[in-house]
Amino acid sequence: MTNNKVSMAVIRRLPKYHRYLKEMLENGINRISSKELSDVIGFTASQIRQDLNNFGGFGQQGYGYNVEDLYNEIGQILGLVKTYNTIIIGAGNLGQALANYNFASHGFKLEGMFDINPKVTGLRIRDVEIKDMDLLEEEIKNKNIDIAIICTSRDAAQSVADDLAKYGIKAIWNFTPVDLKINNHEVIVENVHLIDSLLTLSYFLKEK
Amino acid sequence: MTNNKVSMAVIRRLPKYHRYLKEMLENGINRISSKELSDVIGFTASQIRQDLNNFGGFGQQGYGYNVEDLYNEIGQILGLVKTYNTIIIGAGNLGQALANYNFASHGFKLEGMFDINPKVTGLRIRDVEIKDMDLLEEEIKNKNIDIAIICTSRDAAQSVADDLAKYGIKAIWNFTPVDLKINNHEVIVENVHLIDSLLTLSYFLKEK
DNA sequence: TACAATTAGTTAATTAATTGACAAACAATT
DNA sequence: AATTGTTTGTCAATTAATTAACTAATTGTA
Repeated sequence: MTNNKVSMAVIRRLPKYHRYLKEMLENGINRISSKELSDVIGFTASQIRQDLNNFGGFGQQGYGYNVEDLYNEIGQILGLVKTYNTIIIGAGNLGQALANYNFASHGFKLEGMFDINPKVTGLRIRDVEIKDMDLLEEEIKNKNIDIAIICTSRDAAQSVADDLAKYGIKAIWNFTPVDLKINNHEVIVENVHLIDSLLTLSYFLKEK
Repeated sequence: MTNNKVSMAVIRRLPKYHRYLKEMLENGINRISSKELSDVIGFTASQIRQDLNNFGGFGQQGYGYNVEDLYNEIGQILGLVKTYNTIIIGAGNLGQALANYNFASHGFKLEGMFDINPKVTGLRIRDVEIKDMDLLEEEIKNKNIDIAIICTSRDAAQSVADDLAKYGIKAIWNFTPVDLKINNHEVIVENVHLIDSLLTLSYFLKEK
């Protein structure tokens, strides 16, 4: 099924398929052809078929794809089959905003928040207490944390990431404006650069 | 200088160049070769030279690039030459977090926040009052707003975007989990899908 | 049941993106 | 001043990604 090497371009399109299929499912659409999907999602029908066939033949000639089945298949491919335990490091504005975001509905459970600032430690966000960083190692191990969401200051980020890797975290979702580098290539790092996105927008704004 | 058609792949790398060059500038590095830049930024030297030559010959054989000049050139290309006026629509957790983010330092000035919820209207975030949506049209026109940052609920997003386009906004930075579609192709739309990023991370987590 | 229409999966063709190679320009050194 | 080493800009080669074309399976209909 999952064959050798799927390109990054394909992988980054999968969440979009997942999103659109979920919407269709909610709207009671239970069958879709690559052509119809193309019309709403904006990729060519050919690309959609190519993308999906990286993972298996989920469709049926003359029929198309069953929306629910395809949604579940892609969910499986994306690893949305278990609940992942997450923590947030840095409970400032962004950290708190992300704590309030409903990632839980996608299977990402917030198990803890950490900060060095005594002004926020002890506070609770959605039933999760903000704890001191001293407790980080212990909690990662005890609560079997998979993903750490880094919302610290730029300066603290790399050092926090190094610690997290040492404590055995499996993945890091980084919101600070640095590209975190982890020597241990078992640790997955996903950098979200909001500024990069804004500057891209700015580029096109200038072009007009 | 700016020639015909620069590919999206190149454009999306520009902010990263900008980020790294800024860091070098702060560290007192005033000269860099494509090879050295390659080592820190992770693109090949050849790609760096190709990318930059889409916009002009900023380097010098035998020398490399002057960091400050290149930083400024890329800033110019990205449109970071004027201050853009921005507003945030939807003053929930994410909206408030973004209001506290220092985009201002990059030339994006927050000129207003809007919400329909009377529990938040009237509050002030960093000297910016959260106003009722009724005032949206007037403020966009009076304050010459360039960019609207949408942080509403998913359901409100498209309708808000349609209004914004009608009121003459130039660009939309969208944080809701839908792909906003604006008929007027003069309006630039940049969708930030946090969930897509998280699901990509989840994909790689599962692969291990 | 036969037949026309639909549509996935797959291979081939095309286009786009990246990498490699090299001449020309300049810097640094002796 | 001459020479060696460095490094860009650019063109060519290669690799990757996308699109098109086609076959075979299935649906829907007469």
